[in-house]
Amino acid sequence: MANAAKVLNALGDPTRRRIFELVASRPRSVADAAEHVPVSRPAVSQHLRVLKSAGLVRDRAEGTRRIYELDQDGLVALRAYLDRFWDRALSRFQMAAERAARTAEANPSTDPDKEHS
Amino acid sequence: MANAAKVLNALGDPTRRRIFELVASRPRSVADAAEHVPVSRPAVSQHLRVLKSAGLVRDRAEGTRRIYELDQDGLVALRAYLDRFWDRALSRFQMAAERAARTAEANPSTDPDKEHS
DNA sequence: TTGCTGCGTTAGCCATGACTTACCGTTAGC
DNA sequence: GCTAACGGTAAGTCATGGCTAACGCAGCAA
Repeated sequence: MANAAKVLNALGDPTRRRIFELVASRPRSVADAAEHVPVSRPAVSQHLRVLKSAGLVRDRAEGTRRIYELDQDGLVALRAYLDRFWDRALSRFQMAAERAARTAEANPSTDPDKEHS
Repeated sequence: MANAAKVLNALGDPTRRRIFELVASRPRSVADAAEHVPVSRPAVSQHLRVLKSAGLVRDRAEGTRRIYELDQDGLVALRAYLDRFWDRALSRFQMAAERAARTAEANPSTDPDKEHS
């Protein structure tokens, strides 16, 4: 059961995000992932536990080692959360564009593409 | 300039996520947002600063108060990051679905359609 | 100008959580 | 059976950062 809050919390940590990207690139064991990250093996194990509970990775036993691989559930949950704001963002963008168009019409020297915070 | 790392870090905090959702629902002043969150007004101001630097909100001065509103840049960056894993996730999902189909064929009592987040 | 109001900033406290070391259970190979 | 390898768990330390209190500053009204 992946929810967006867990996913965002899980990917909020840089080390954990790096581990997720490693596992996403191809299935890996804990030791394998630990080799590519500047933290200890238990730390990687703990991060993978968080990623798993967020629905971002799955694990399967393979002999004495556990292989972690990408799980799509977390990504689906995050995308669903994102879509909640998508329409609003687009409509605001459209309104802003219309405002900018009117402004440009009234004052052609102002280039709306040049505006930045 | 919004990058995915900043966005994920910004939305990783529950309070900050709540504030972002408030601002996304409609433009608000700092005090307005603070009324709907169990933290002080300065805390909200700091959170909004982080959200702004992540490209999730914009602010504009309106007399003595600042109005914060949704900014789509952060959402775009996050979606781009998400899409990096999307194809991989889909292909894995497809492989998993095929595995599940074979499993269901061997053991019909397991209904894959019943899985929900 | 003087007073009031709303925001931002700073300093400092404190809790969350990330990390390491040490230990234990499990599995494969001898 | 014994041993080695791998991974998860527990306990403890420490740093990151979220929060509050106090202060400073700008804009509006009288």
